[in-house]
Amino acid sequence: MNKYRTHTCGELNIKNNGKEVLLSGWINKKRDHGNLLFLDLRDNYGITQCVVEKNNPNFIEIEKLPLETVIKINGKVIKRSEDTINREIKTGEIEISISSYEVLGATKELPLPVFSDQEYAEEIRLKYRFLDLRRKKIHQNIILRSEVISFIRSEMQNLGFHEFQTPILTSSSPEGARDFLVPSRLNPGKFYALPQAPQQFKQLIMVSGFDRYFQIAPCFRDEDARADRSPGEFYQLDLEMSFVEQDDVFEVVEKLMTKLFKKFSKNKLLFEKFPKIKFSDAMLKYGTDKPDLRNPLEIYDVTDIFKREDVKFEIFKKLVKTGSIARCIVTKKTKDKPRSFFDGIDNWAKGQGASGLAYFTLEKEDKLSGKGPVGKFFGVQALEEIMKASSAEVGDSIFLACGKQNEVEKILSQARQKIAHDLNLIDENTFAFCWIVDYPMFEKDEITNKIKFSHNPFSMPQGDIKKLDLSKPLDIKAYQYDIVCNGVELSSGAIRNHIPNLMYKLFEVAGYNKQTVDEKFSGMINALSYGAPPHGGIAPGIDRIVMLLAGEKNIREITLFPMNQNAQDLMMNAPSSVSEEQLKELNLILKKKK
RNA sequence: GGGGGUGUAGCUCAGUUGGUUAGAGCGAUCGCCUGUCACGCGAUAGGUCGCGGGUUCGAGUCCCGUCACUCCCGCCA
Repeated sequence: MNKYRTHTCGELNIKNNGKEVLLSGWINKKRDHGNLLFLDLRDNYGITQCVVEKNNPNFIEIEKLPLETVIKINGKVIKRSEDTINREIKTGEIEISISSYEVLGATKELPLPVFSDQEYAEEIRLKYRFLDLRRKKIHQNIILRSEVISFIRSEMQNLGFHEFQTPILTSSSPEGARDFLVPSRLNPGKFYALPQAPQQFKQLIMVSGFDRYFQIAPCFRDEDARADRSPGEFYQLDLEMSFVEQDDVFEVVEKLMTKLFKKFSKNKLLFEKFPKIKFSDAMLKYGTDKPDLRNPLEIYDVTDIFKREDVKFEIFKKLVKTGSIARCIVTKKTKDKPRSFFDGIDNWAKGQGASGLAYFTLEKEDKLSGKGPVGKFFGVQALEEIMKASSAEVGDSIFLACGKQNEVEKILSQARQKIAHDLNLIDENTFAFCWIVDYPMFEKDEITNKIKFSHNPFSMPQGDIKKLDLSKPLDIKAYQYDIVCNGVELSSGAIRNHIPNLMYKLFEVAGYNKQTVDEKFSGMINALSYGAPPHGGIAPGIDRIVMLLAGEKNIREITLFPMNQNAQDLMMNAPSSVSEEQLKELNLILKKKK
């Protein structure tokens, strides 16, 4: 028999009535009546109420045990009377009458209470993460994460994928995020980099003939944190497949995601077959390449309206003349909304750093008119044109933004979410997946004006690769795609370019000569020269998937031991200083702080 | 690198126009209480008001600087 327990704290019920049992766990809560003491014992599996009476020789001692002490109790399962049953917990029909106890782990005074649903400052939660993790909600989030990962592993295996590990110490790559560097002792002055993703390795696995690979892969990027982005490290479901086209990758991922989200969430899936939206359409209709499709609002281009004679909105007209664009969001049947609703959105936009959102409502008494601050600037025919361009009807309202394309896209994409939220248009109990496809291969760097890869330099360009017109690089589309759910970008993926000559050409457009490519991507480019299969893949972010399933908005709520915003582990004291000895061994000298 | 928010007891927070000895709940300690499940009641301890400077007869409160945490922008192929 186990020395510590015969049962867990979550399993005893009426069927065990009268049984002598051993339970071990934490003291979750005490209710002391002086001559009668209730004690809730908690472990990973649940809570069991234990009871001691004054006549027990241990009564005074048990009464004094602080919360969160780990104890073992010996006692008898007793059926509770009908009026004292607790329906909230699994073990609520019984309680344990304690006959003896033993302290297994004493506790100091707690820096934060475990028994509480209150919110606590991150700093204290992260420093005492082991206490924080005992709390119900986060404890369950972490278990959910574990189960999600197990499920993914078994499903991927069912789909014919093999899991492989790839190196953690690898080489620095010139594109992309900042690398974490690790100095090499055996090669003084040289550094390893932690992988930003196993991108090159997974392609090498395909060249090695393994056909279908996946990995729950740790990825390291030295970039600043956000609520939905851990500093430093995160996990991807990295996968790659040989002899496939874009749709083959989509099929695998859709199968996996629908099964996963149905299993771990009660929320409905809005689409079983995920819609495919062209990047350019997404930017026009939603102002972003990660649209929340639960949101019914769309954006319409109305630039041409401001070239009309019967439009007197001079600020916009002037901007349009100098190359700005004008776009709008239409809200249905909002003519009776109070002024505060409209001004609230205008003020919110100003708070976002935009020049605000102009608005008016379409009304018709004798004739069509625009009601609201800028409504008077539009003639009847202009209003009709706006209605045509934006599918608006009488009673709807128009929110307008004008400026440079990327500024308008940005503010309207945010406004789209803000307005939908204010009007309560988003069903929180659904998941809306979609694919964003047809990304451009290159884009212009706004500061340097140089052509650069817009996403992954290893992506395959679309069209006939023999007739590819490299003189117009901005027109080239790639077999590059994103999967998005509820406005959260889960992943990017691509069909890869497995043809070395084509890759050299594309890199040249982005300003890398052959020699640089050979040097920086030697492993890859060399491998592709020895018979590489066409291949492609994707890498959905595990953390964000679990966030969506857990309904959390902060990635730390689904991460066991996260770092804070400054990439410090407050519990382990990382990063930390190292000894002179260690530095010497690594051939490193630290610059003195000024 | 930039912008916003927060910082008062172990924890969560209140603290008015600058004005006596800075408060509450939870937790801790002590006492009372035999059916609670956020048990109840009473008492006690617990404070460099993030830190530094300034204005003032007087600063938790106003001003300047600084630090920490957090959210956002930049960044994240």
